[in-house]
Amino acid sequence: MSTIRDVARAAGVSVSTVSRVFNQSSLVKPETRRRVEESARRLDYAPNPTARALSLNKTQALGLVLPLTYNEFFMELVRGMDEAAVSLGYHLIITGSHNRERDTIEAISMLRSRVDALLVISPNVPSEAIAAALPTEIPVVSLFSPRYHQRDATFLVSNERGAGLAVQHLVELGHTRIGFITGPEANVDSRERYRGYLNALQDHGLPHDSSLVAPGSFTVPSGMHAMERLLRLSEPPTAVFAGNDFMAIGALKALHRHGLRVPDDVALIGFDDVPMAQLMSPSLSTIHVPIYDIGYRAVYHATELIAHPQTTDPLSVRFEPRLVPRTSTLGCSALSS
Amino acid sequence: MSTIRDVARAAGVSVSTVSRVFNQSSLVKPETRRRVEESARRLDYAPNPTARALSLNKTQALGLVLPLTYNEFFMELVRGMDEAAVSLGYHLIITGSHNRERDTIEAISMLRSRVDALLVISPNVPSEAIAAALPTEIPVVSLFSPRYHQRDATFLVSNERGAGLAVQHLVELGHTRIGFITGPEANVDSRERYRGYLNALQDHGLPHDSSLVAPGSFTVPSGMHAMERLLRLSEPPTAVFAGNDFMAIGALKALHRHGLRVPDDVALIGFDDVPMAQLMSPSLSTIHVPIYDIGYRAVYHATELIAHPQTTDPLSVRFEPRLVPRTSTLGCSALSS
DNA sequence: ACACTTCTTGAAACCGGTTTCATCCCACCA
DNA sequence: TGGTGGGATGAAACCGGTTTCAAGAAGTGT
Repeated sequence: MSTIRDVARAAGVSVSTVSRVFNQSSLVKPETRRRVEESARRLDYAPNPTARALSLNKTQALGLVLPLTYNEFFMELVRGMDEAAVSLGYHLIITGSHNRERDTIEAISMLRSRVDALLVISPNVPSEAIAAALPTEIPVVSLFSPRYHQRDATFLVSNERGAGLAVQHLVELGHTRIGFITGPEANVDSRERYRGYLNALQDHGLPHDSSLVAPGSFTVPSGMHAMERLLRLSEPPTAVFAGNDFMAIGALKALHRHGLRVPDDVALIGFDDVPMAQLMSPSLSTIHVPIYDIGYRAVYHATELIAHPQTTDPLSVRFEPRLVPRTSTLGCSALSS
Repeated sequence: MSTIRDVARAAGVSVSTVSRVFNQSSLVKPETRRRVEESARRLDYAPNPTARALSLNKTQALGLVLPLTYNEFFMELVRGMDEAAVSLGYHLIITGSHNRERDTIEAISMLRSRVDALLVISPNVPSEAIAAALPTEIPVVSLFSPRYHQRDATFLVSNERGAGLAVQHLVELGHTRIGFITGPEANVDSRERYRGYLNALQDHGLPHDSSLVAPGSFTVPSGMHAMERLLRLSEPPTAVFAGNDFMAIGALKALHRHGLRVPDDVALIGFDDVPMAQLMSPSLSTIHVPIYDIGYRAVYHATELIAHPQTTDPLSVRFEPRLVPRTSTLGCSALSS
């Protein structure tokens, strides 16, 4: 690869001039600019990003630490992030924490000083060690993470509100015995959804029966087990609200296995609206979370923070979910696509 | 952040010595090493990766260009790649081509000279422009890509063989009218699977009825439409082999809508075994592709190529798929999990 | 014709590492 | 005791850009 000095020599100018041409910057005589551009083209020259990074102390890269599980959910997020990053001239360096503290910290320290900002998703690991590992010299944006890890900006979902919508939907359909499948105990979203469930029951004047709450862990099998458990009750719920779509899918599987019909015997609603939800049969009613948008906005804000280092208070944005009623609660009466 | 010179000054040695200490390299007197390490710790020093990259002309990063669609499939691939990359001390810089030539080329040129090797997935875009855009100064590993884009190494799936397994399975179940839903015309995997289908029919002495082949594009809706089309035939197939799982899922949806039972009325088999396949009801029979392993191996090989620049002929590895029979072909007789 | 801006350009320092090559020191051997 | 070889260290060049600062060129007004 040819360097800036090659171009300078070929064009008969100094490196400073070549640099100026490539940075649109200050005034270079049009004639000179033309000559430089011509030489650059002939030599197939492109500025070396590494050298540029060293000189400017800017890498034009964003680091992303996320659990590479829950495939669909995070892929959608990454799509949004990539779209934003590319359009803003940044790169995304991705590395997976396996929801383990050690891996998360290691990822952070490998990324730090290699990126201009860090995006961290650590929903299941509220840990002091992680909080301490977050760099201070670059902006940190956290998503779906405990208050503990929040730094310059945080992007969250209005989980309580979303849970309220889910319960309200079921109540409006006439259900009074509404079960709930929780996510992992440590997970912030999970806890908020649970609280939303409880509050909504109260708002609608329904009694809280703790036997209707079954523990899960945001995975398909856990949803299946939780549903099995609810079905063993002497008086099972007529509707179940699962803390996320994956568990709802597990629950669906359990209901099928027991020969129960959804929604006739048991109505079912999930949370997140992963692309898969509408592909199940019956298609899964759920609470839509704008995953793609959240990713996009998070990256956008990260680059804002890079350009204008945090002067004001930390930002915290909550995205509003919305109800997406489908067959798993409405039945086939609604002949949707 | 403190620099190598700060440490040198603090320890009363030269920068060369500090550099040596941090590169395990040549002999430094133990006493000196101790002093340097001590100072480094006190100053919270860590070598600057950018400076290191510039000096060594190695970034310790791998570039990945892939279409960020087909969520589940690629996420699984990325998981494997990340795992390998981290364990080998590399970073993964991901950027999405949207299956568009322009975006792919742009991604390649942004990544090039920022990474030590390139991993490219461009299944749908056999383009001369892309082939020309591939850098020559670093290793290029391609996955699921047309011969056209193949360079130092290629990782592929034995699609013909896989298709053969699918057809054989259906034949063994007694089917003779076996439909096929194709993927995008330009897609390599799609074409190979189609060829495998045709060959297998011939091998089993079945006639080829071109009306049983419906075009799709590897997406859920396209699978649905293709199935609708097959159902409009005067004599529809009794079994359908879809070119990938997503289209099989679409076909399943179409069959449900028509009130047809799977597999009693129509048996269905897909290809890829994305995690979702076993979650459908009925669970989807399919041809398993070791997606995670392919990602892992591809990255591993990329780092091998970095360490020992290509001396031998280009490598081409085909992964062998295997049949995963589930309910969508077997029915409930097999009470699988 | 002269002093004074305003443009344009280049030399050199700098970013933070690695590496070559020379030097110094010391032990070892004749 | 003096020469020699090897181990430990440092000075300086280098990687490929950006940027400061100063100087030269060109243009303006009187």
